[in-house]
This record gives sequence, C-alpha cells and structure tokens, in this order.
Amino acid sequence: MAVRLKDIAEDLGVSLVTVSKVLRNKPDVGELTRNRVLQRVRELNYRPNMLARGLASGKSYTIGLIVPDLVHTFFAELAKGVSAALRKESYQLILASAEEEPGLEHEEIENLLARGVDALLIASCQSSAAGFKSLVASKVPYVLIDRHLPRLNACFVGTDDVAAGRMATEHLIRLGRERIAHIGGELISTSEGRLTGYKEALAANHIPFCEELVAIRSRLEEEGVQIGNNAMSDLLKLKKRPDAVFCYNDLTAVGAIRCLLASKLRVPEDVAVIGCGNLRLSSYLEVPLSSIDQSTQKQGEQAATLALSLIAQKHKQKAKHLLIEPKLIARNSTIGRTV
Amino acid sequence: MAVRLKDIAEDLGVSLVTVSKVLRNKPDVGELTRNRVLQRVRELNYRPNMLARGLASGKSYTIGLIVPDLVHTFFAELAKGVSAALRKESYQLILASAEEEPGLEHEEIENLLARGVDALLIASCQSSAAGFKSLVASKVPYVLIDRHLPRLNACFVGTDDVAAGRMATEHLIRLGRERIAHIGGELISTSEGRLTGYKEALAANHIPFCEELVAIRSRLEEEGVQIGNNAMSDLLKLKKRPDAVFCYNDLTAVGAIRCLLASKLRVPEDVAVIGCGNLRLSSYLEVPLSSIDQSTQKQGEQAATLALSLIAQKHKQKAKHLLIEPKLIARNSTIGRTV
DNA sequence: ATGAAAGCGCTAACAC
DNA sequence: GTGTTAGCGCTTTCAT
Repeated sequence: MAVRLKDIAEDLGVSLVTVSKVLRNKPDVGELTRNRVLQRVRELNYRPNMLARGLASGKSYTIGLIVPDLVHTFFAELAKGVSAALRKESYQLILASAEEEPGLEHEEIENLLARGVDALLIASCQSSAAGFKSLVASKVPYVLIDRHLPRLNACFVGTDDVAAGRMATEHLIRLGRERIAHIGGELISTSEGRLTGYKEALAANHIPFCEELVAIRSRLEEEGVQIGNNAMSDLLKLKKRPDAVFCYNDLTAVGAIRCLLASKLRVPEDVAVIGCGNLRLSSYLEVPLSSIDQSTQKQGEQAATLALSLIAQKHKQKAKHLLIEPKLIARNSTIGRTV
Repeated sequence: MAVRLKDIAEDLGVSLVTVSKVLRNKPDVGELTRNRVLQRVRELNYRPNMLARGLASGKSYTIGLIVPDLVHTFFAELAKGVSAALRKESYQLILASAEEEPGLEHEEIENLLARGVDALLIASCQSSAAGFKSLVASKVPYVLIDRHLPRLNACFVGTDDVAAGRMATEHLIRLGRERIAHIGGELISTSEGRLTGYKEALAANHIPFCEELVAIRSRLEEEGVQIGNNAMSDLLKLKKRPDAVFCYNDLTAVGAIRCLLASKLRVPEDVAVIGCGNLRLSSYLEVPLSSIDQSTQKQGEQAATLALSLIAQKHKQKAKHLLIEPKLIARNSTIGRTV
C-alpha cells in the first residue's frame, strides 16, 4: 500500500522516530541523517497519513467552513478567501453546506468536530445560539462569519452592516430621493444591521421613517429575485410610490428592477435601485446595478487568519470582532447612463 | 475532553467492543445491552472520533471533490449535487479548489489521499494525464467530472458536449442563420466536444465550415465576459460579419452580447447569441440568454453515486462513462421577445 | 543526536 | 452474545 514511516526507517537503517522528526523539522537530528531521510522521502513520494498524525497529535491541520449555501456567490467567494489563506499555512479546508437549514448546520458542526477540525468557521443560518452548545463545549475555537448571533459571545468577521445600510441610503438621499423604500430580511444580524443603517441615514437627513416603505421578507438568500419582484410589486401598490429602494442583496435588487421595468417604470429615473453584496453579475445586468461591496474574499481571508491565531494561542482571550468597511459602487441603477 | 467508547463502556460495565458494535449496528449484541448503550450514547452526546475510526478501519467515510474554481457557479452547483448525494449515505464531502492551476490540483490530490478519502471526484484543469500518476498508483477509486482526459482510462460523468454543440448550432440554423460563428476554448475535452458538435451540425445541414468564424481563446472559465467581448469584437472585423454565434459558456456569451450592443447591433435581430451552461444569471441579463442546460446538480449527484458504487465493489471493473443529455433553453438572445 | 516504549481512539479477528 | 488481543501509522516522552 502506501509508504509508511516504518518503510523509510527500515530502508535507511534508522529508527522510525528519527524519520518522523525530520518530517516535522525537529532540530535534534544530524545533518547527514536528515539529508538521507529527505532524499528517500522524495524518492518514494512519501506522504504522512494525516489520520494517524491527527490521532496521535490531537491536531488535524484542518479547518472546517460551514456556509448556508454554496451556490450563492457570496459564500463561494468567502470560501475562496478562506482557502487561499489556509493554503499558505498548509492547513486544509473542509467545506460543508447547511442548505439554509439550521438542523443540517448543527449536524455539520458535529460532523466536523468528529473529524477533528482544529477550528471552525461558520456563516450560520441559525437564529439562536442554542445550536452552538456542543461546539462551545468542545472547546474547539470558532469564528462566525458574515452573520452574527447576538447571544453568542464569539469571534466574528463580517461586514459593518449598519454602515452598509447607511451608505446605500445616503447615496439615494444625495441623489435627491425622498421616498426611499427598503426591502429587507428578517432574524439574521445582517438584515437587522442594514435596516438600522437605513433608519440612521434617514434620521440624519431629517427624513421621517415610514413603516409602509419597509418590506420585510424571508428567504432572500435563496429566492431573492422572485421575492424582490413580489416585494417591489407590493411597494408599488402604495398610494404614493417610492422613488428609490435599497434592497437587502443584489438578487433582491434584480427582482425589484424586473418588477419596475415590467410596470413601465424607468430605472433610475422613476425609481433608483441599490443592492448589497456587489456580486460579479451586478455589472452584466439589464440595468447595471449599484451595490455595496463587501470585500467578500478578504473577509474569508481574515476569518481564516483569525482562526489560525486562535489555534495558536494557548489561553482563551476575549472574543474579537472584525468589521470590514463596505464600499459604495455606483452604477446605472442609481446614477443612470454615464456619459 | 470528548466522550470516548471507553467512557461509555466503563459507565455501563460492558466492554468497549460491545459498545463499538452497537454503534456500527452489528447484529451480535443483545437487545437489552444494545438499548442501554444507545441510551447512554444519546445522554452523553457521543460522536465517534472519525480519525481513529478511519485509521483502524481503513475507511474514512469521506469523499474528496476537486474543482477548478468554486466561484464559477457551474462548479458550485456540481458541489451541491455531490454533497446532497453523499449526505444520504452519511458520507462527508471534502472540497478543494485548484484555482485553475494544474500544479495546485496535483497538490490537492495528494492532500486528499493523505487524508484517506475513500474516493475522489475531480473536475480537472490538467491537460494531460501525467498528474494522475500517484492517484492511479494509490488504487483509490476516482471519477472525472465535466472534463475528460482522453489518455486516462477513467470513470467519467459529464455533459455530452458534442450533443450540446450540435444542439446549439442546430438551433441557430433552424432560425435561418447562415454565418454561424463559434467562440470556443482549447485543450480541455468540453471545448473540443462542443466544437465537434458545432462542425457536425454545420455538415449535417450542408453549411460549409469556415475557419475564420471560429475564435479559440483560453481562460474562458475565469474571465469569460472580458474574453467573449474581445473575441466578438474580432469576429465583427470580418468582411462579412456573422449573423449568429455559439459561445463556449454563458459568461463568454454575456461578453459577446456586450460587444454587439456596444457596436449598435441588435440581439438577436442582427446577431443571435447562444451560450452553454444555463447559469442562474442567464435569465436576469440585459438580453435574456439562450443556453444549453447541463443539469449540473444532477451531474454532481450521479458522480457521487458512481463513486460510492466504486467504493462498494471489491474488484475493479471497466471504467464507466455517464453522459448527461443537454437540453436547449431558448430565450430572447436567439428567439427575440416572445409575445 | 538517536531510539525504545507507550498510547491516541478505534476496529478486526478470534476466542469464550 | 460478549470480551480479549492486536494493531492501524503516527507522535510524545523520556532514556541513552
């Protein structure tokens, strides 16, 4: 079968331990022996059995990442960032998708713990901290990404969602819009943050907050287009229709634009639309979409780096929060054709 | 630390082996003992240490999937299909991305083998079979997905690319187009298949194949939009411009449409455009894009199922090829506004 | 600088 | 039905 430490040791007439030491760069090996070992390792294309190493050492050199949905580009980009950062440290990524089901997410947490991951990164679809009990009990370090659970005193890397909401809304205000609607989500921290930012921007500009202009929907991650379309349609039924709308994410915005164009309204002349997330597709659309960029890949990298530092430190320190500043990307859906 | 078999065994005053047997549903355990064990397992929230189980049994209940790029929706959907099929059999997916670099792909293969995966699924970005040497030597079963390596006698699940090319081209022919261009890729089997299909369709309809109408480019997966744009621009420089174009993938088609609209040409009136892959974004675009659907998620599921069957069977059988029939999805970019 | 012994948590083969 | 013994391939500790 595969080459083992023992094989190399016997080949060379040294002990297995010596070979093991060479492979882990321990200093207490003679130069000559070290070279002979290295040579043979290369010849035989030896690779340590990570299961055995993990079992013996208690470290698997593996980090788990759980996302709610891989097909949502945001999470794929996140994964890409994580993977890149880990590769540099020769850690490996084990990726699991929870398919937006809290039950599955909990399952996957348990699975990854059973696989001995050294740390866990979670973009959670849970709405409560209850599902994290066994994770907390396991003492395995973990970092929440993108979505924060208020009741959980955990490390977190994500967008400054309040700033994102504020930024988007202020952009619309500066363009002279006065009836600014919001299509938002519910329960998760990102939705709440963006809504708060929306309200703050209105307040700062002395525009009264108007309940009827806010449409809260669920499942915006999975069926954003359809739901954005419907929500916009509802907003258009108001006696006085909005002249701008800040959408929770880009898919929702695509749906909203769909609805507006179908209703013979012009974007942005009649209604300006801005999304959030700045997905790659944003610039290919019927009306290129203004959006809030979240530096997604960078978030993944930072989360991975944070996790590695948690693994390295012996004693628990207090939970770190890393908020990434969002950036406004203005395109036709708010500022119209540029010359 | 974590609960172990031994803890449960001592708690109950039975032997560790008995507990192990219960957990693996072995029949030779008394009903009473079995229930007592199960009860305690639940109480303590015991989870077997998979590293230890893997080491002892030689099976990790893990399957590796290597894709060229996670952010490309096609591969994310593939991963989703794989993950779904594995979950049913309580296998776990370890996902790795090769970032379109053959070197990295080879690294990841080695990594996953070292982690003891029971099988490997690879959507390869290699252009030769050389990188598979250690994989073949390892005897670990594997399945190629989407992209086939001609020199490698391996199991394969993917689109019938020749049919896809034929189908797309015939669609354009039936719409009365006569100068049909193709923007295609190089080196990998999917490109070659689609080009072959394109030629076959022309031949079957007595349309002469015209070298100048074929633009071969590389990196169509990563920068499809930009490259499609440029390629289309080149095609428009011909004395007699094409009246239709079949693009290797949807991103390339988006780029081509971009270029056409920028050149004041109408899609599909002046030039009809069809892509391949039927990404979700296809229907959100400026001009909703006709495409060839590849049932991507289903491909992932089938590949996973095939891999599981390879694991189950003791003796090597001859390599199976599963070709998924593509489906034509006609939208505005070829058939124009429907009433 | 090198190696012998013990053991990580589990399964496999075989006794009782 | 149940338990005993060995060992998976590696790391760790501690002698030498």
